[in-house]
Amino acid sequence: MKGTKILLVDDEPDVLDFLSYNLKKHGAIVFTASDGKQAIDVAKEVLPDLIILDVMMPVMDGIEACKELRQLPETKDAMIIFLTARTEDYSQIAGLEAGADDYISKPLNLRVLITRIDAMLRRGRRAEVRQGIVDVGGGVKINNESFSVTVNGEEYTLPKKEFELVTLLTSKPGKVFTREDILNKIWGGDVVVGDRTIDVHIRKLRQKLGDDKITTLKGIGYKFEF
Amino acid sequence: MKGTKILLVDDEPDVLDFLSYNLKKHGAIVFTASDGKQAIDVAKEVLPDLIILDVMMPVMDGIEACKELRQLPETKDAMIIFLTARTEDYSQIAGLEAGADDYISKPLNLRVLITRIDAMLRRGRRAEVRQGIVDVGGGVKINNESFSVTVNGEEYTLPKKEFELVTLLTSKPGKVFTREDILNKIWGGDVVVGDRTIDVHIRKLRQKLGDDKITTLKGIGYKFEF
DNA sequence: TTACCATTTTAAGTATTTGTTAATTGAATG
DNA sequence: CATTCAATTAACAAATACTTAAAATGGTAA
Repeated sequence: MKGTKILLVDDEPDVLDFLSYNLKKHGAIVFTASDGKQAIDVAKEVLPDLIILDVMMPVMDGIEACKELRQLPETKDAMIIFLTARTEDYSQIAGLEAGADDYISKPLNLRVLITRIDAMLRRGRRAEVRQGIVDVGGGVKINNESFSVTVNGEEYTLPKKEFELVTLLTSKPGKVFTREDILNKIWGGDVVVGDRTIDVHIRKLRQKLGDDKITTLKGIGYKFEF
Repeated sequence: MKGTKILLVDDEPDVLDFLSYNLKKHGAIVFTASDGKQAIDVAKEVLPDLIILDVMMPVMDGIEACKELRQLPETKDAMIIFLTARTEDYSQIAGLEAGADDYISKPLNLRVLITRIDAMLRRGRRAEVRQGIVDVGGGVKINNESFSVTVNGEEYTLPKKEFELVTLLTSKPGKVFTREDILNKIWGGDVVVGDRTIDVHIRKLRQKLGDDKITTLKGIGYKFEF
């Protein structure tokens, strides 16, 4: 972490100060910005190795900024970490789609943050990202480029919602996602759809993945397992 | 291309005039020089976005000039395109090694040149250099010099947009390009065109390539496959 | 210039796929 | 064994893409 240039972007001065202080203590060279537009300007100037972006910001939010940063030749190779409030879970997906390399949820745990940054710098960019073909185990592979899953050699191209669902469930094998989780992350907090909708999509997935891959926890939710 | 500063470097006044006239017509601000030494002087002065360099020139040839331009802080970020005679193939390799971003062979095809410049300015440096005839699989060959595709022996000369689209889609067979991707890469982030425009171009391509080559993923985008 | 032609974009109606709901059946839990 | 929740199916609704034609656009030649 010594000598690494880090650009911090957040609209809350407290967060900025806190992180700035601590990252400097670990040897980083820290720059700051308080919204997306500023971030881009600063980034073009200092060419940071790593950019830590808050998702919720005025003027230009983190997602937009990230997309733009990925376009610019000066900054497209920088690593980008998103800061997301735990409630706005959906943004994780949007964030990764926008080209982020990792995301960390608030409230911030400093040790976790430092560890993640270290790991990232060590392993190089995109170590954590699910990009291209990801083997999620159980003979199931997910291909983010072609929006398809491969189960024991059989490839299925999935419709959007099904793909989002399988991506979510396999993002943490073994973890149980409640129906509420699923609604929040895939449909977004404000869209209202009936509970049966989830069942139906689960069913369609099971038809393709096989009945044994997704298990139901009655009254709780679903999990992907193998 | 509007407002882009382009520095043309060639020892033949005819070529200079011809290009100068046409690039200006497309909204570029054009500067000229007739050898490498001059080119460097002018470049330091005007800080061009793009430099078009003839390889064969008196006093200082294009390769030398390019190397030098890449050293200078004022010009190292400019994009550089080489003009090479078709026979002097070696220069392509030498040129790219010297730090050029693309090369175009003489005799010049204006449409090709303009398109390559547009693409380069849009996508930023290091547009993939796909030169000559590329076999992208599935019985489809793409010819970058003549803007044509060959499908099972049948050759079609494509209009610009169609050509750009097929080039994009075939640049990664199997990968899905979202509509947003396509708009960004082909039209550029700021141009606003309706979604149907993409459909129509896709359709025209399908009429030529065959219906099975490009597949639609509803709600997501398109991919080239075979 | 002016008229013409090729290309690109928009528009409108149709077709298809995907997503959702509702009604019923089935399974698990206490 | 009754109650609750999930699974299933098919029918319906909504979203999205396809097709065709016609209107802009822009370049080229008389």
